[in-house]
Amino acid sequence: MARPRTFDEERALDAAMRAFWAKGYEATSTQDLCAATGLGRSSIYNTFTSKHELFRRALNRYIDLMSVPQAEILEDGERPGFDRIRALFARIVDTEYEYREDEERSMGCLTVNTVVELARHDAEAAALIERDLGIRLRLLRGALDAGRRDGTITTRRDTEALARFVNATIGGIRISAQAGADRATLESIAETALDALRP
Amino acid sequence: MARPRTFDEERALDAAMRAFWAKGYEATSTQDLCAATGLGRSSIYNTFTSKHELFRRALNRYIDLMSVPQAEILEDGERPGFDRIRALFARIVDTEYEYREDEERSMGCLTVNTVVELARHDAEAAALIERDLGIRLRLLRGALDAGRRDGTITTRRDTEALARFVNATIGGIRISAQAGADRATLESIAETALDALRP
DNA sequence: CCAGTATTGGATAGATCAGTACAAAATAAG
DNA sequence: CTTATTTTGTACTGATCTATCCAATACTGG
Repeated sequence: MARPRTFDEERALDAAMRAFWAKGYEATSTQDLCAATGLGRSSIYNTFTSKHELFRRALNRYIDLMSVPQAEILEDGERPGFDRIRALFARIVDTEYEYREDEERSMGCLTVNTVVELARHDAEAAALIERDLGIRLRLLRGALDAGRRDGTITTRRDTEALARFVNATIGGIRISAQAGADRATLESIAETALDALRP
Repeated sequence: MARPRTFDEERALDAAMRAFWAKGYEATSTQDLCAATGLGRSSIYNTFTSKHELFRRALNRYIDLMSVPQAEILEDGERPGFDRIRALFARIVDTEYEYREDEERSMGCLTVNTVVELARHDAEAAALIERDLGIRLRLLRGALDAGRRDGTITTRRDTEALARFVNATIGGIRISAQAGADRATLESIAETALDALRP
């Protein structure tokens, strides 16, 4: 047919995702994206149409990348409900250290970063995130319901409220990490939050 | 001596603060700042030196503006420690509705927004925020210690961990608000978090 | 009223931004 | 080897970015 590509689209998307994640949407120029992916302008625009569209795909990829292992934890029928939430918190803390570009501060969470930087002005990004939030809340409710049934979660509050609380706590952990908190601090925040599930 | 200014520097700073708060640092152009403040370029550069310096002052002002009433709540000797934390949460939720530019989403918190957008790449902003965090944690510890003494806070966890937890919860509430959560949801997150203080 | 000084508006500079145009290069099919 | 087709590198466009320059303006102290 014709000349084939010399690069891997997924690898390029990964690199772009990291760039947006580390610097934010506005502060990442198309030139930065060329440098990060190793592609030329033509190749980027040829395959991803525009900066905005590339960001949309990068955010989508990030959400997929994160939600799969999180769903696994929350739907793990082997574990009591409480332990699933605890394991989820541990996973969140881990990711703050798994992906890093500098020693001092984590890159946070691309979803949280996007909520802050774009969601108010970019309906498409807001919709993606809202959809992800819905899925996460459903998974959380599932694990919390399981915990209530198996007796590991004893609070009287309804699981909807608990799910919102756990989700907010995750956001709080990520912001704390980005503000420079160390690992022990993040773990202690998670442990304290867990107290609310069994008062 | 010479020609006096026709505008009020504090009012201009307030307007700039709101602009940065609503749109973020990168997305707010100097032209936006002219429009928001009603000043011409010359006046802005003459009084504030540069966009970056104007932002620094706006952030400082924001921190002052927010921390005064929060400190009042946390240091209110009339109230039990637990009630101070609850009142603080209520105050946080209120501010998410006090300042708004659109019906659907709150503008969040300029400090949180700055942590996300700038702290990793702007040492000066990071330092301002770190200083504010230190003060807030100290105030939180004070209220939590009071709560322990007066018997309203019964958890065994040390107040340092509790302060970090409360601070993270505030961040979580703000992110949730920015992600579109309604008032009842924010209040429920706060109520649930309070359970961790008296398990 | 005058001299001195700071503010102001408008024009401009130079860099960088996202995105495009186009021709050279590379490959697969015939 | 030719032809059709896609990728790729380079140069470029027009807009917008932060910041500066400068002359006109307006006010104060003497």
